[in-house]
Amino acid sequence: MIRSSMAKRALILDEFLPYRLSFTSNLVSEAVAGAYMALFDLRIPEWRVIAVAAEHDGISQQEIGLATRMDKVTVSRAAIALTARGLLLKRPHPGDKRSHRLSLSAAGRALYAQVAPKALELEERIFAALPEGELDAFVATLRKIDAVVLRWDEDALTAPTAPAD
Amino acid sequence: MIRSSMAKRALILDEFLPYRLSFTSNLVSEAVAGAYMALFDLRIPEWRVIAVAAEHDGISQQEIGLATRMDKVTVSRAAIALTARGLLLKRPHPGDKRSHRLSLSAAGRALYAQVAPKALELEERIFAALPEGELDAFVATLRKIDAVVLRWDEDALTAPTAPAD
DNA sequence: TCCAACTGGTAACAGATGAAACTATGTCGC
DNA sequence: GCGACATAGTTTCATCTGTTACCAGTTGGA
Repeated sequence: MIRSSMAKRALILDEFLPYRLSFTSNLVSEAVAGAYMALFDLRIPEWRVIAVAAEHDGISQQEIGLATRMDKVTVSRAAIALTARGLLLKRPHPGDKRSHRLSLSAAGRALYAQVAPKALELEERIFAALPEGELDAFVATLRKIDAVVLRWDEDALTAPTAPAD
Repeated sequence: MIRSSMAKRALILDEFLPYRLSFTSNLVSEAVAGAYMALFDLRIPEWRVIAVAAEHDGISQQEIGLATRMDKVTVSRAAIALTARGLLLKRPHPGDKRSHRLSLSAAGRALYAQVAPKALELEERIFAALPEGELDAFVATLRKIDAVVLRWDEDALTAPTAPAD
């Protein structure tokens, strides 16, 4: 099960995959977050809530949390900030008074109409250097990794490997 | 310059690359950080400092920061915590009294001897599902992305794209 | 040699984030 | 219907991370 080139490999941080992944993700996140903030005064969680609300009108906060894997607290704060800015509407959920149905206000839709193309442009600029096939393969790999790690969330992660000492 | 399949693509958060990258990175980081903490009581920055100190004996904190792109404050805190635990030694830097040369203590080396294989095992478990070639391609892509974004750090990121309004 | 600008490292502060506690509501079994 | 338990969302609190301010030490020029 251990592939030959990987067996007994020395640990070098620079070649350690979780590290490389975190490294790149941080770089990209900082760039993107900075742009959103500078251009639209939106934090990442707020931007995500807007995007999801635009895609699924009337979605609940819990559903946003599930979809984006953001903590419900994070979603709550983003939703509060956005409604305070008049970008998001919280309407009562028919049949459940604890919940609301979120949708973009006219101002929210207007903002989204500006943000979305800018986001795609940003993405394009970052990944334009990569041939298309490489990009697709990259995303496919990301999703495979997701699947592996998500499957662990049920198991205890550390249990099967007793501390070596 | 805009590749055909990407042009005019609608923005769907779930398919937005910076989002996917952040998503996967967070999953992996949480898994790895949880394991380090549970097994060795090490935070990610501490683990990185140990790894780099093991690779480059006598390295300075600034050099660690450069190598890992961690903030010098983060490195400082990790180094303080590790020396307090007797895992790391700060020895005077000959010729510069502000700086120190960091190296693992005997206890630090002993810990590292446990952590490193465990880290590789963890990596192996996460990425074992991927064929080897895919893995190599994945890392290569990560590094290309790094190069693109790092090149931006000199430029103003938002300047060339006037807000669309 | 002395002063100004700079650098390595630390401390103090501020913003972001997640866990846990809490409120209000909903659901289930009796 | 009512009491125990679950759930949506908010608030509170502890923690982590980065920006800024700071101190000790260094460098370079007048």
